[in-house]
Amino acid sequence: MSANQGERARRRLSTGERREQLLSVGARLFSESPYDDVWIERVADLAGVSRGLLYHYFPNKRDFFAAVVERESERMLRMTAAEPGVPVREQLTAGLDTYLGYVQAHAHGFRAFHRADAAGDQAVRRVYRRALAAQEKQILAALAADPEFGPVFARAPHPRLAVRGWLAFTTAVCLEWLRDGELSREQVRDLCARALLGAIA
Amino acid sequence: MSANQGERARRRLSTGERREQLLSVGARLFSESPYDDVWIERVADLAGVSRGLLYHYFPNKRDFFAAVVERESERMLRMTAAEPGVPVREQLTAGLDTYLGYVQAHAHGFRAFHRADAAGDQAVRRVYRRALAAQEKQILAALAADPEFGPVFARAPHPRLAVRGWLAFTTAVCLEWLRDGELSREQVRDLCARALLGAIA
DNA sequence: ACTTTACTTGACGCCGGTTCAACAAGCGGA
DNA sequence: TCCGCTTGTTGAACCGGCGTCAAGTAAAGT
Repeated sequence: MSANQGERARRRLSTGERREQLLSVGARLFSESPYDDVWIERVADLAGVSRGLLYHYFPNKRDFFAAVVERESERMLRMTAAEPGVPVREQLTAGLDTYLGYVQAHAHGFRAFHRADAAGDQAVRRVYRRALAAQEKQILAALAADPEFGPVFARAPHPRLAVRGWLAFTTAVCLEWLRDGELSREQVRDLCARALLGAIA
Repeated sequence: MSANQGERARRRLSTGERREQLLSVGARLFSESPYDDVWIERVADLAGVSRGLLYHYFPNKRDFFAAVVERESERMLRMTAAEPGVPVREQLTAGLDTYLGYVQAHAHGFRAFHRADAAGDQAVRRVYRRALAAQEKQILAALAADPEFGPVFARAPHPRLAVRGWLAFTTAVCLEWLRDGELSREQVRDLCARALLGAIA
């Protein structure tokens, strides 16, 4: 009766592999449906595994979701690390290209990650906010270090807020971009780049 | 034992009043906690009412949440209706002032409303997206009708996306603004205004 | 007083999250 | 080859909030 991977024989995986597999399935499901439309049973089923095993790896559903979010935030930060020293105007284009590459390559994880914003409890939100803060910090540092934008930026009344807003802008645009792939990556990139330059001008 | 309004004598309200009160309590709770940390029992308790009565007014928890979101979206659209004919630069400042006034006056509802973005099921999201689309349309129309921005705007490759992104920007900034009231309304207003002008430039 | 109807009560089924004791697959040693 | 240990894994029972319902109570209108 179960739709578990077409009844393929159950393999016994190492802890690391199994954990990774469960998180991967979770990312897919959480990207498609809101938090409480995702049944723990279905996660286990798609992984070809029993419900109980999921609770062996994760204490409860909340923490499972938090782990999915955390894994994705780590991947994102790893794939989009900034390269210091390059002028912002160039770094921005290159950085956005990298970022959009990540978004396309890991659309499931990206969507699941941003579901934590409004759907998560305290613990999940903490993970989410930490990742956003890291991105924020990275961008703020790059802007402050730039010869062109550094001085302008120092005078701004609330640079952190501007960057936070811009991250929301970029996220919203990317989610829409994934939804209907009408736009090219370059268009999205340029739109986001202009938005940042505008917000801090 | 129950914390219902300090045991005050139970009043008998008209259907309209009671419905309004329940939605108001719902907005407060949904603004503080994620969807499934809000117990229907607690909503009823805070309203000084039995659980059964809530199910008399709303078919289930999902629809109750949807009603909270819808009520808030109506309020928002009503309070921020655009006045046509005024140049965008002035209309933007005035409109943002109105909007920020709404956000401050109805912080609970505002937060609860935006929880629908990632926490809602299909029905809730439909309500949410409809409200966003209405705002979007309003802004697009104002921009297109403006002598200064109309022509620039007509040439933009994806004006809808820019506006959607800007709405996300504004929302994020407002949520942060509510969280720690460090900034003045004018600062928030000007930041958002600059962001829009930048995004469509 | 009589009617209307907002509202209460309490018991019940359902269903998904959560727990836990037992099972079995791999592996090393004899 | 058998044994025994470790540990990935299972299945079923339990818990608790959602949602239902029928019968009753009391506050407002007339």
